Amino acid sequence: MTETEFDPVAARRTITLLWRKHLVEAVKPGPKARISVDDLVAKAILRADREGLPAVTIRGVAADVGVRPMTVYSHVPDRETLVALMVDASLAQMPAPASGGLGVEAALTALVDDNHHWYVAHPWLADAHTERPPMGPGVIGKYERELAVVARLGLSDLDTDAALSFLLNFARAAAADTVRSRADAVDGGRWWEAVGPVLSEVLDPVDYPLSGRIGTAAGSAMSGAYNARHAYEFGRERTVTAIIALSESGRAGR
Amino acid sequence: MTETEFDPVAARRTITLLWRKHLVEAVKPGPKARISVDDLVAKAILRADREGLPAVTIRGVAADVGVRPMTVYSHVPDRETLVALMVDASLAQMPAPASGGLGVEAALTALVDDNHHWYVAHPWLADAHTERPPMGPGVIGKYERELAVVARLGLSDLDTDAALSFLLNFARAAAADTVRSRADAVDGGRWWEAVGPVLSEVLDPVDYPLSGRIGTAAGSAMSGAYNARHAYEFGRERTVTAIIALSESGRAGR
DNA sequence: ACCTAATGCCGTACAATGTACGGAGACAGC
DNA sequence: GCTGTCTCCGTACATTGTACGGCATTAGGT
Repeated sequence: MTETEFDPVAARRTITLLWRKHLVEAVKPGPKARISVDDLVAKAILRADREGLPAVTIRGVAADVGVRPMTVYSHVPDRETLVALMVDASLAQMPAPASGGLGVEAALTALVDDNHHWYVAHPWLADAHTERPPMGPGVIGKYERELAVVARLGLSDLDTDAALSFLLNFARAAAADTVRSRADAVDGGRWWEAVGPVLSEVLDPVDYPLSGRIGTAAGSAMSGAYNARHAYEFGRERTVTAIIALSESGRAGR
Repeated sequence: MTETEFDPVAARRTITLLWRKHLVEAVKPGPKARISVDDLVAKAILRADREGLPAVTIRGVAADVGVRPMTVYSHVPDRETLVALMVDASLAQMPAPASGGLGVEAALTALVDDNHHWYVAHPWLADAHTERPPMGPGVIGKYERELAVVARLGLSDLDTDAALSFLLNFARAAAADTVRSRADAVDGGRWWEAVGPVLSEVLDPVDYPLSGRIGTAAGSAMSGAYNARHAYEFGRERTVTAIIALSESGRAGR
């Protein structure tokens, strides 16, 4: 994994950009900027929502904002940083966890649902999750709000953090599955039609008895959307009840 | 999401490549090939293991195999298909689930552990998971073997499939977190040193009481590796016990 | 034994992308 | 008014995937 070397100046610039609204900006000479970082981030998010993360190109975003490509670099150091800003801004817009008098179980379920919905609506967020999450107000604010929900269980600090990661990892992965199954559903029938002859010749039911019957492998092309929904609800139930059970056993054991 | 249109011929070619070892290949005229698809896939996997998926370029793999770039296209239609072949080949090499007289719980735990290890050792597999899993012998064989383990619980077909997805999604996401935390640990100290001044000015403990204390947000730069390990074990415990609990309640209720 | 057509290997070329470099003009503070 | 810095941007280059077509090789039909 030959990574590029760590650059403290770049790191600082990124943090400053992430927290730009909380920092007093020095008065600067030079012409007034015709566009702002917020403009760039907003248009880039629109683009990603519509056409996916790979469509977020410097040239594309520049055109959306109404400037020439290289002007983007007057506001943002590189594409990677732009994506970090997009992630932070998107998560900042996420609705706060429902806090109105819900029981702990309902609150956790709502937490998972909210994240699932958000990641389904903005699949590029999952794509961008390869990199370390940007330490901006959006990400940290979301973390804080969600910690408050999980903290109601009274677990140790370490377990509280682990429980939240567990919930979020599930919501994100399930959302990715949902999105994939929807995309596959479009040409699922045609896909099976095209490869069926070859597959059925090679997929001996003796070698693969379960795959054929239980069938995500062979059958997901048709029923994938329903399977994804069921898998999500199944997982959400397991996730939430497991965490609640742990907190109760901890309380009983003490 | 402007996807490219579905091409049945391409789909068929991909499937034929995936199952190449199971299909009788027609005798063809022309010079004997100096390289094989297996060579390409093997070298590409080595490259991905060492330098990550983005380093798997056509030119790079061609150089590794000892041919000129365009020769690659005589064997594989495009990079996307090459990656699909890599995924299937890698998963085919995964050790089969331990079947030797383990209890169900131990077997499920081992299943999660095996997948976690594999995805930590080959992080590019998680990167490649954006696309639909290739329907090759490796993927389907793994699915079949793992279904056999989960099927011991006696859940419905639908729930068995959902339970397996649940286990695998967890293992993969946790592995990605592990890899990320290791990478971050390298320059974690320097990162904090660089951005600390700005962050501490802006991160008011009144606004963010939990993040600071529980602290993956602020503290993961130092303790991320340990946190990731704990989060993995925490999640594995929850995942496995939740599924077992379901199977037992189902048995009791019937 | 020859011809035909398919096949493997590859040189050239092009489009898309990120971004380094440097210039021209605008504007704040001395 | 001078100076230094900032915005906007034209040009240019490296890297990537891959389309196109040429050349040599070889199996199968005659």
